[in-house]
Amino acid sequence: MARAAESQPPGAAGPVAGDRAVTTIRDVARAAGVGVGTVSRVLSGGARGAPATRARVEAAMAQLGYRPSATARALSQGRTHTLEVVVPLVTHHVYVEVLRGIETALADTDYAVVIRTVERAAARDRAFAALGQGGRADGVLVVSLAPTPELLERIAAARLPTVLVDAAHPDLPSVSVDHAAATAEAIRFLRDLGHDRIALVDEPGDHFAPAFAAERRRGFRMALGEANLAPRADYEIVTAGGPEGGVEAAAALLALPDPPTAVVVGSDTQAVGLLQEARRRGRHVPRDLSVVGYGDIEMSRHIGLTTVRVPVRELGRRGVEVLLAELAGSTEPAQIRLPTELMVRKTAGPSRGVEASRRRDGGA
Amino acid sequence: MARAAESQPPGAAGPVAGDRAVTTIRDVARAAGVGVGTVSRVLSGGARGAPATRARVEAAMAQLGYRPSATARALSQGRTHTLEVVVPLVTHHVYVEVLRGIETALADTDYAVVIRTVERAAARDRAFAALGQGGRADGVLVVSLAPTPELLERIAAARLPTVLVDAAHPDLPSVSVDHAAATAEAIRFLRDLGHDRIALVDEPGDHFAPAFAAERRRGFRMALGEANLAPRADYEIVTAGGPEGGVEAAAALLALPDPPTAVVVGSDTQAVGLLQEARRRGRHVPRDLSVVGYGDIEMSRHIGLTTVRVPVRELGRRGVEVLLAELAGSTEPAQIRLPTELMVRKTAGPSRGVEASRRRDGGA
DNA sequence: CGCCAACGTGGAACCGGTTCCATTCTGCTC
DNA sequence: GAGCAGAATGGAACCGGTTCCACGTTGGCG
Repeated sequence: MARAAESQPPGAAGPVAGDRAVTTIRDVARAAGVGVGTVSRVLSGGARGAPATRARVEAAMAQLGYRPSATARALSQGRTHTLEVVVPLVTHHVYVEVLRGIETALADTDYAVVIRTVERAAARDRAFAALGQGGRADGVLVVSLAPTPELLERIAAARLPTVLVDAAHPDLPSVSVDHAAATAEAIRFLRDLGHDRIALVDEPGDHFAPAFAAERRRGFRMALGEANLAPRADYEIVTAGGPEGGVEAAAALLALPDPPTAVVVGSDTQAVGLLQEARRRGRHVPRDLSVVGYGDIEMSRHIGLTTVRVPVRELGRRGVEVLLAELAGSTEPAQIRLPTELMVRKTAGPSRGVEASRRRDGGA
Repeated sequence: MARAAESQPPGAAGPVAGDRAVTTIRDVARAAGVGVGTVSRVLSGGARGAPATRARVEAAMAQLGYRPSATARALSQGRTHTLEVVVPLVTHHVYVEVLRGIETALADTDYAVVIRTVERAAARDRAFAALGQGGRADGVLVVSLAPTPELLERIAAARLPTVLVDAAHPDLPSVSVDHAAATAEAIRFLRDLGHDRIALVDEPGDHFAPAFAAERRRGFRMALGEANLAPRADYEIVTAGGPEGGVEAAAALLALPDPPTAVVVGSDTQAVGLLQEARRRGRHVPRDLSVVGYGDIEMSRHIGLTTVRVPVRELGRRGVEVLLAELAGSTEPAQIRLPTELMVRKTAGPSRGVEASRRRDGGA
């Protein structure tokens, strides 16, 4: 203030004067006639001090339009008050909702979020290399990325508290969902409705997120085994994501000599396409074909799709909780499994075989 | 480093030794037997220097596992290499795609992105107050937020280069879309198909993003005026977003004594619900009712929805370009308008009146 | 009235980089 | 061989906060 005020006409030194230079804590100290330590103490709030001094400092801050530098604070404290979120660069319901969950959980804290996206095909190394790069963040949330050795090594190298979200690994804290169990539940549900020709349609796994489709397939086969149904290669379709993939899958399955009576689909968007193509081919859902989706996107409720609800927002929320706990010094690494829920709506019903036999049996 | 190195046995200073302390530039300098200035020069890459020295420094960095501190660099350079993106906390196609565009544009740079979400109802002040807070970022992208006086004041106070994305204001650089013109184009398209009973269904504006629905309404009325059609209050429906809102709107419009023959809908998700409800009520689309959506989400192509394509990803990409140009010292504030495109698919067709008259005329 | 604890305070040192200036070194010309 | 330009280099000062130590002041108690 002394400097600024001396070198300018007094009138020009208002709070929003056009001077380019940022006002620092030393300017404030000077203006308030105190030491920098005192200003810092006022800033950090908690510490006590003489009310009169405090008031003088606050007045000076307001008058100068002082805004403390987050960078300087980060450097001296050794904490950035920032969390890094690593997420695949794909417009997928899941990632968006997880982000929302993270944001919600962070709304009441003073943490900022830096997003680092990992493109699928390209520049994988660069993306991983930058992970937790030189103290930009205090901790990292890794979302929906398979814990490959490569990634684990990166995490170790970054020496930062890290939580896996929608993925799990014995060495790291995580918040995840059991996709195998969820799929198995869907199969059992269809099995209980009398279906014995059940197919699985899913997206291809890729290098980054291979785990989910594979896990679902594992759950699928496991449940078939429990039900004494033999797995059939032609009942396992891997196809593109989105409605188009669903259309293709429906075409392939319904062209079989003995088409399935029920299908579990690895994503709701695929399920939409599959439903449409099945209807176009004259199949009534659920009379001729039962369909169970995966994910429970907004559209699903609207079109009455029976599907597996994955608590995506919750994944983000809990991920933040675990990470913050770890930052606060919590020792035991939490491994949280969130439950899924089968949303029973209108696209899955009793197998015709069952209805027929029931009818033969005289109803009931 | 002096302290650390001196207080430990020489052997313990391996690359991955368990020492908690980060290795700093001074450690590297000592290990390489050079000064800190030299190490800094090697780091910044561009500057020349003796190849031998450079090699020694690089070896030392590798051997110590040195990772420069982004925070320290930011403090001394006065640039954070970080961009702040302010975005409404809503899962809306638009924001997600804009984010992807931003990420794509930034992939080749060394900029990081910090996301700040603005919740609709709550804590508005806090969200704005934190905008561009004390040098966390070098520049700000404000996405889909109406430039209220409150927001503008915040932007001015932050003294940071700022670009509006999907919004515009004379005082600030922006990358936007002309929603009024886009809507007017849709109306003209329907008008050319012979429709003269055209309705508008849209979402309610709120405090943050009021502009879009209002702009569309303006375009709607303007185009009606050009076509010498009188605006009718019962042909303008404001209802909830999502398919449910579309269902409601369809119910209201189709219950009118003289229902519209064509509807322009402010969002594709609403259009989905509207289509479904119209069909449920026995209307054939497009024979009995033409529907034009807005946004062109993935699902729209699949269901054949005629809709206005908004170049959302492009909005993000160009926003980044403008901001980076400004950071690089570009002077003139760019005001970029991106064109929309009417995607003609299967939900809009000639009005029955026109067809009938054509038939009377003997085809052609 | 004197002593000492507790409090309030100023300011140097520090966080880990960058930058710039002064110094040394190199290699070339005359 | 001396002189000098230019490059390479070392290191102090600095970015803007926090922290901690030392000091001065106050007030309570014996």
